[in-house]
Formats: sequence, structure tokens, C-alpha cells
Amino acid sequence: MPHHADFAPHDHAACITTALHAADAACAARGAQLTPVRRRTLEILLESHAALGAYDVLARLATDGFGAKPPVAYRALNFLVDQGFAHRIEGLNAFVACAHPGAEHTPAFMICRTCGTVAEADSSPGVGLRDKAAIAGFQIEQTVVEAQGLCPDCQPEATA
Amino acid sequence: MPHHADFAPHDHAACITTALHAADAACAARGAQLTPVRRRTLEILLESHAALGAYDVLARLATDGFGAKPPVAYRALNFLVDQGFAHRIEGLNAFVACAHPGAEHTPAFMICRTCGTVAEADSSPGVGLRDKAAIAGFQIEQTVVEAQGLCPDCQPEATA
DNA sequence: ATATGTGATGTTATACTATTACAAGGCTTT
DNA sequence: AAAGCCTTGTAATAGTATAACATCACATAT
Repeated sequence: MPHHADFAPHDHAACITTALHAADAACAARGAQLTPVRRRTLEILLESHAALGAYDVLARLATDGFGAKPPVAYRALNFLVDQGFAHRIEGLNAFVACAHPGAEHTPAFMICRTCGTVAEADSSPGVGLRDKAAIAGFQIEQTVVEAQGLCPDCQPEATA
Repeated sequence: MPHHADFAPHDHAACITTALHAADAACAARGAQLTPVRRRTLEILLESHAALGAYDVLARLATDGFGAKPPVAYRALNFLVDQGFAHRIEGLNAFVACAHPGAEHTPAFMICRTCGTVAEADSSPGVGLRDKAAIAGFQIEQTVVEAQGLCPDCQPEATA
């Protein structure tokens, strides 16, 4: 059984189709176009709970008959990020499918340094930071929160 | 008057010499070597409150007579990060001098998207994330917290 | 039905970021 | 003097990302 965004086993096929339908619906509602490249790119991300680099995605797209040059992947990925169907993981220069599509959220990520699995948590913005920003007069527009560490599966192996 | 890590004016020359002395002391205490390239690299970072890319740093080092190939800059920068004298800003692929050298801390950054100035705040780890990690059994080793937005100086200009 | 505008796709070329591998020098320890 | 360690330097290459331009499909207006 594959593993879930919260490091728990789950029905992965169902989780993929659910996410794709959510994306279809959201695009229809917004007048955005979930074209074949874009839809396939989202599928590719959904098939893995690890973050994928743009060039990994590109290789798979090329196999499927889509364009094989970097902008093809970057454009599709940026579209998905803009629409909230995927997130960019800064610490890895990579992308993951969003685990809570549709919902307005400020995600936080837990990234396993061994297996590369990425889990998404809704993050209430750090208390310290919000206060400091207010004091400094800094206007926050977006925050990136990424934790690196060991997922439950990899902790035993790491101690060995 | 230049601006401070907290977006307030300050005596920048003093702030540089203080940081350099702190680094000297810390290295002496640990048996680490703050060699000329490394020291100059720290100075370069300290001269700017904006994050600098490795190649920006490299260009200045080359001007000063040091090596001009990428590893020269990356090695010095990684040394400074390892020693806690600088931080890497993931969202910019860039580096800033640490504003609280010596102190053990988990930094959070406020990054102005207009002027590039980076301010460092001590971040108590996000409440949401710490809880989620505990529930998921994820063992956090390191966290990255970076807020993008507008600093006080740039807010008026942005509305114009 | 034709012309025009818009958005998506694809390619070329290039820019930017980062690392591996190897050579050489300084310093300390034996 | 020899061996070991750390630091610097260079060469070569790998990995990530974007700008600029051509084309096509589709919708709308004339």
C-alpha cells in the first residue's frame, strides 16, 4: 500500500482521481483550462508523494508525446501552482501535488530527507513571525514553511 | 543612513565590525579558521542587508584577488552557514549574514520583494506544524521559514 | 466567411545555480 | 624529511530556469 501525505497508508488510486476531479471542477468554475499537458502534469505529481523536479516531470511528459523542452514542464507546473493544485518546495527545487486542493490555505511541509516523501500540513503562521512582522511594519504576502527531517518509516533505518 | 535587519536605521559600520569580531571569537573558540576568503565573504554579506547570490559574492571576491571560480564562493558561503555566521535564503537561492551570530536559533526571514532587503526574526516554531509533526510521527531536524512581502519603505511606492 | 485577438504549445538559445574531481600549497605531527 | 590534514585554486560538468520567437486552435467581431 502506498503512503499518504500524512505518512499513513491509503487508497492511492482514489486519492488521484479525487484530486483530478477537484481540479477539473475548479478550472471549470474559474474559466481556466486544464489542458492535456497540464492535466497529465498534475497526474504525474499525484502519482508520487515525493517532490518531483521539473526535469523529472519533463521526461515523463516527453515519453507521453508532449514537448520535450524545459518551458513545457515549467509552464504546466507554474499553472498548477498558480491555480493551487500544486506547490513548489523551495528547499528541493521541486514540486508536489497539493493535498488540500480548493481550500484556501497556507501550507507547511514536512520533507523526509531519506525517502523524499513530502507531507503537507495546514500551517497557522508562526506566532513569533507574525508578531515580529507587525512590529517591524513588514507586510507579509506569502510564507514558506518547510521542515526537513525523518518520516516515521525512515526513523528506524536511520538509527541502524 | 543604511537600514537595519529590522528595517530601522542604524550605524552600519559598527554593525559590521561587531559581527566580524563575533565571528573571530567564535572561530577561535571552536578551532575553526576564519581565513581571508572566508572573512572577506562575510564582510561582503554584511555590507548588504539584501541577500546576495553566490555569483554576486564570487564577482566581488574575484575583484579582491581571490579565485574566480564558483567553488571559491560556494565553499566560503557554506563554511559561514555551517558556522552559523550566515543563512541561506531558499526562496532566492541566495545568502545573508546572520543577524544574531553566536546565539543558537531557528531563524525566520522577512524578504522584501521590491528592494530585496532581508530581515531576520527569531522564530518560535509554528504551532500548527509542531503539532502536526508530532501526530504524524515526523521527526523535525530543521525548518525553513521565509515570508515574502513589502518592507515599510517599499509599501508606499508599491501602492503608487 | 473572413479577420482579429487571445491563450496554449512548441522550439531555440541562453542564463543562472551548484557540484564533482583533481592539482597544489601551507601547516602540524611524527 | 615524511605523512596527514585542511584550504585554496582550476577545469569540467551537472542541474535549474527563463526570454524570445513561431505556430496553432479557438472565440469573437466585422
